[in-house]
Amino acid sequence: MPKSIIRTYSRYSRDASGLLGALIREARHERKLTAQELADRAGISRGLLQRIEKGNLKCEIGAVFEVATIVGVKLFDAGESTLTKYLRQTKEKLALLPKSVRNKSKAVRDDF
Amino acid sequence: MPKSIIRTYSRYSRDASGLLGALIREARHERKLTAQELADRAGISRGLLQRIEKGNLKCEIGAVFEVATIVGVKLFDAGESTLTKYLRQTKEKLALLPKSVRNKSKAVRDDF
DNA sequence: GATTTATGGCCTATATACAAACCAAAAGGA
DNA sequence: TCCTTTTGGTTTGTATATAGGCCATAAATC
Repeated sequence: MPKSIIRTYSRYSRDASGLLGALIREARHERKLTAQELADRAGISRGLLQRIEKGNLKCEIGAVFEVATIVGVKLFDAGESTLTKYLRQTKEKLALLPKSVRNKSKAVRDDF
Repeated sequence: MPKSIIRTYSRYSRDASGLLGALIREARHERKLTAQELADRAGISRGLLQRIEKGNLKCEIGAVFEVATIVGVKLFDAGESTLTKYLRQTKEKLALLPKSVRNKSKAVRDDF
């Protein structure tokens, strides 16, 4: 039972989401698509697209990625081929790493 | 009323989300954080973090971005300073652009 | 080996994101 | 100007994502 999910977001997250929404809106305008048309293509409602373009952080990431893909906003600044390749490499790398993490030293690095 | 929200996602979206989740998991291991610790820091439940690391597309983008920020996975392959700068530039650019889009030609570009 | 911890997978209740339908105002083309 | 279309902001009903448990298994330290 979600007690009251009042979530606080960092400035970076807010900026990132706002930027992504702005990029999507810009790309939609460049492609001469109306909000309704893009929403239909993505299989979402026009209201959800509006919230995405406004950088609302409570939208599901699948809808955001889908819209971004349709209008050509690339995530991670990488093409699909390199993306899938990187994904494979990362999963292979993860397979070799220990599956669980244990705190050897209680000190936690916060220097980032 | 959401009739039955059976959403279909493109391969690119699925790969992107899977990659992001894998990167988050990798970064969490590098920082020697347990899933519970990272979830606490992000203010989310451990179950949600598991779904994020698995690349589940139905998670809210705010939680994903927050976790990524905490473990140091940069979105858009850009630092915070350049990101905010780009965001400002984009919004300024949008302010100059027409606010609505109208189909001058019914033809829609699909070549991407 | 034993012990401790991390992880993954359930389950239930509830907050909420979503779709769909509105309406008003703004913007673009006539 | 008028007319059309797009956009923004509601409201409402409902599907569902989430938190918070629990438990079994895996993994790490002893």
